[in-house]
Amino acid sequence: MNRSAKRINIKDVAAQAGVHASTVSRVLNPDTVSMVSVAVAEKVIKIAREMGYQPSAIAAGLRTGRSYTVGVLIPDLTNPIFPHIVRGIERTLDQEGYIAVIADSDNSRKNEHAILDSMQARRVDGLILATAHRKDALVDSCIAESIPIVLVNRTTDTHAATEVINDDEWGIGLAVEHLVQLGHRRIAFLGGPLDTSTGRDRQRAFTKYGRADRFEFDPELLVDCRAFTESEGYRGFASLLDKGREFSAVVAANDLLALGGYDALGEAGMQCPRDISVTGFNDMLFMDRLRPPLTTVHIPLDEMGVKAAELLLSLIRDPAMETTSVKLAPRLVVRGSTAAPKH
Amino acid sequence: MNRSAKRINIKDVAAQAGVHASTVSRVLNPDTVSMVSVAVAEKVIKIAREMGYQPSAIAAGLRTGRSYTVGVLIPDLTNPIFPHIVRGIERTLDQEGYIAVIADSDNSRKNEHAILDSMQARRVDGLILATAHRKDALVDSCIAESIPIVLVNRTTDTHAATEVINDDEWGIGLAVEHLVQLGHRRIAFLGGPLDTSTGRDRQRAFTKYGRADRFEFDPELLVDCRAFTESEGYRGFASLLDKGREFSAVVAANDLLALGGYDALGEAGMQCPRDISVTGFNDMLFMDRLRPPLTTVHIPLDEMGVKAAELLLSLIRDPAMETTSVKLAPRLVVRGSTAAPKH
DNA sequence: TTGTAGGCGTTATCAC
DNA sequence: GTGATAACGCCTACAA
Repeated sequence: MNRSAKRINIKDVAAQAGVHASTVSRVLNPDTVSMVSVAVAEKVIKIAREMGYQPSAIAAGLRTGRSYTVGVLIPDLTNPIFPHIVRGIERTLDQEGYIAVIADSDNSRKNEHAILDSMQARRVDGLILATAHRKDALVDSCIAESIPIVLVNRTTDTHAATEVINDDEWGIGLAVEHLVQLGHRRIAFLGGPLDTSTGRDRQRAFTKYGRADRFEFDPELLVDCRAFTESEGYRGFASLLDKGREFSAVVAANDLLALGGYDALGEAGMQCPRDISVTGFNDMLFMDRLRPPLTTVHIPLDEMGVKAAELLLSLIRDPAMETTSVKLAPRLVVRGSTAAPKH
Repeated sequence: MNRSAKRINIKDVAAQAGVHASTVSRVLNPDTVSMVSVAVAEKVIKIAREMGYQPSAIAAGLRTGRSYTVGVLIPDLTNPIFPHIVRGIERTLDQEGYIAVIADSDNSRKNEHAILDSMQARRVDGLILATAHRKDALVDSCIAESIPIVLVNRTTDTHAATEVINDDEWGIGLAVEHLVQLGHRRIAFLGGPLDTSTGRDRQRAFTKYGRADRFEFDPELLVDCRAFTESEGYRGFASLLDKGREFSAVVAANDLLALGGYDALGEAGMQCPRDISVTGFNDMLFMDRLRPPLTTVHIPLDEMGVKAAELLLSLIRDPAMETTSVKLAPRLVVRGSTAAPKH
């Protein structure tokens, strides 16, 4: 193909086919092709193909006000739970002719706002946010401007937006019950940041089961970590050990915290699960290959992405749609990090 | 904000500021703001901000022919090497006002073509491809149509496109030398698919060091896997054991193959590194937490993304730019999967 | 320094 | 069933 070859547009095709541009437009649009005679339609399609015509989504977008593009905001793509969500989203969007603009905010609120601006400039038809905090200005402003959004994985206290989240209460229940059945009575909790729904809900669920006497509840055995990271898990677990209170198991609010716990445990000369049992949450990639393999709560991440994309498409098509909340059921995966307590 | 609020456009701002739209346009464009008097510029900026004006990148794109959008094609986002590359890409693009449309082809050539069409329809300014095969029709067609592209991680036999890849020969050399220094003489190679540059180059490098007598080279100890997956690694390693030839170490062409090797090894009742030493390639997340922790070749993935994005931006700005090849240096990370041979 | 006018490639609304 | 026309929102010669 010639370097200087001008890009073929709808008029070129129309001229070649001996029809008007609007006819070509009608032929190429599934909704309007029925207005055109079959003979003309076939001819136009043939010629368009021959000429290698590629409609400009930009021009169409300018005219129609729809970009068939969706923004996806991720706090940290290198956290292995997100790629699965993203895949589910993309597969679903793709089937409907939409494309995803993915942006990684690197856990920075400032970045989030810049990214939102950038996406709005590109006139995305809607947004999927995996970055929600319990109070979230970004979510609020999207709602205020009635931009179609769906929250995924985390949500806000207001539940004002359509959301697809995990059933955290159920998930923590699975972990707790598993430990209780093994015979654990003194169970600690390595919690996540309380400004996220996941951090708060998981802690709340744990407390609830404790207060319901599923085990010997001791508030001193609750530790909050400032972030869902290995280093915070390490710090949190170490501070737990420092307290000198007795416990035989730890429920971590996510896998990364559990990994940090592994480190602190090893450093203290203890072994998992011989001395302490540990459960995680999320079932990230390779959690089955650790030493010991991590017993954890598996979340249907791909499905989460699929559902979020489906809901967003509905919302785009019908902005008046009621905001809905989808809660997905996790399941427990028992591996080598949990065992009966020593005595 | 009112639900029915019309989106503010450049004319609205101009009217409010008592100037013409073209003046507003000039003010908001860094390249032309100097043409406008400071007083007017300040006023326009103030009013634009007050009115919440957000320029339409779509309209600007239609006019200028540039979308400030770049497509990124990834074979499988859930492979943990890619998120790091993507992050590097995004951070770099973002600084220049570009945004990335990420698409996961799910390792399917057919998907790749559909995605390319979709991206071309959106008039992306360029493309970063992590999906290259040694012969790659997609790459060829991009070059034929002079779409700016940069290949990342893998390349084609033709080297016809600008590329940012790892120095695989060097990396394999690091692994081999490490094993040789430990005293290994009979070393096997668990290779990747030969239709990718990484698969081929790593195998070639291994063979080269063998033929140069760095160790006792035995062609029977070369196994090709059909994909860079754990299951293929398992299959490959098992077939190696079936041959019954003696060897004390295995160099795997990537970490996933090595993991599959771990499985086959365990199943055969052998231990790593006691019976067989294993090295990986890539240094994926959590490779330090396996049993045993994997000795592997670390690749600067983030830097790879950064470089790729930088080159693409140069290419977009100067399409006549010479195609260049950047090779990044990996480093060896010694962990617990390698040790001196038994006797 | 600022305004005017035309057009980027579509599609929606007319008219025929 | 098809064609003509205007408009989406912006940028950029060119004119003043």
